[in-house]
Amino acid sequence: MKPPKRSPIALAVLTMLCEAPMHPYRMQRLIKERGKDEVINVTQRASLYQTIQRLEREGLIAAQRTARDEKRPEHTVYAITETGRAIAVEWMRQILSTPTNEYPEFPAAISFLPLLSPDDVLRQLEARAKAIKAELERIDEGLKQAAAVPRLFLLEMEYLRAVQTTELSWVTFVVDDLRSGRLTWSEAWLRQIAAQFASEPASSSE
Amino acid sequence: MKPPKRSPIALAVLTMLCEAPMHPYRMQRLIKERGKDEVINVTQRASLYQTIQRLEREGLIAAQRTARDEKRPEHTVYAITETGRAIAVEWMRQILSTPTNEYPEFPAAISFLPLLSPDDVLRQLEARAKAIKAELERIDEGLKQAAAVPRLFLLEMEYLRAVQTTELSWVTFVVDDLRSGRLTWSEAWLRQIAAQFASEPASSSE
DNA sequence: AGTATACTAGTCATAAAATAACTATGCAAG
DNA sequence: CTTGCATAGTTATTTTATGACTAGTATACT
Repeated sequence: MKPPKRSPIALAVLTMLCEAPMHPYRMQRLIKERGKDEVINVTQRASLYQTIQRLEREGLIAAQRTARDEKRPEHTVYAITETGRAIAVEWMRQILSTPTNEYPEFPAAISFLPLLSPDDVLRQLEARAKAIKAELERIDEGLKQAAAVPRLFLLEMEYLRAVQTTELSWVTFVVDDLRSGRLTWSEAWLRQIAAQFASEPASSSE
Repeated sequence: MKPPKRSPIALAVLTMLCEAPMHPYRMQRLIKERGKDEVINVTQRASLYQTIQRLEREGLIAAQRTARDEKRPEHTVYAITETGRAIAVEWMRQILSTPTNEYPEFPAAISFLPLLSPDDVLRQLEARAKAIKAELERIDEGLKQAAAVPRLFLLEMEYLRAVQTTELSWVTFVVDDLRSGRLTWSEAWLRQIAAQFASEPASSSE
């Protein structure tokens, strides 16, 4: 019996069912209504249904009944189990306490910058800066709209805002360095570096 | 003919093959040697081999030959194709220019904080702060070791450092608010809020 | 001399997740 | 009368993650 696999959607399902029993589609709508769709991906319903099936197999949730509000499609209501509740708490503690690397695309691309020319990179990063600014405005607009909502329910937005702000300042920093020429490269220079590192015995080790 | 799917590993494979033809295992070691394993997940080799097979199917790379250095296992050397090179450049431009939400675990967990008690959250976040500090020291140590390496090849570390620093300050900020009681909640208070929102018609819409 | 460990290079099987496309009904707008 | 949207869900395909496994070589200990 291996421990059930952790995932954002699985966590969302368990925590919503801790509040009250409900059916999958309802979870999707609740997540959207509460604005949690910024941090939980529910654009594709299939993932949600698949995850729910898995959690049922693993005994963390249980189908309570198959109901039918008049004139609405049939739907299966799920409830959390004791194990499910315990696992949800355990997952929360682990996620909060221990950071894990999730390998997003942007830093990966950063590490392959030499594939493009410096001015090409400059153009792309300028576009990114613009996009992040728009994104930040959207977040601020959302926070303004939700002025009446207790802060507890807006913390993830606060967090996203902080991270986006940092990314923006890092990007504009690099853009400046590219524009001024403080950061640059060329085919010739790259070949030279490659030759250098080929001769040296790759100093960094452990 | 749908366009090939973008992924950090696929991008890594293409860019390495842009430099020179090589075999999968060599890519894995190169990524580690250059410290890119911080942003490209190569701990599990199987993903790398599977991605390479897919890229070959899609015609972005091609098996050049199956070679055998004496006393070493047989290995297949791959080379990039014209399409592959074009796709790599296209991916780079898209990733750099347009931010995409990748739904990491931490913000997801943040949005379900009420599942734990305030002092439980406090303990977990204190642990996280400590872990991030250690992580930052590790990064700084790495950057110090690599003082001779041109900045171009350390940019992703710079970025990670900036993001981690922001996360640390946000976490310590929240820890302070929890400790002082500026941020708190209780079962009773949560029930009250739930009742309030059940009566109101979910004001946030557009 | 024998044993344990690590490195090189890769395979296989399973499970989980992403993604798109599809069913079926009810309701409202035009 | 039909177009579009909301509700509630299913199916199939592809990708990715993960762990376990093979098999030979080199190195280190004991």
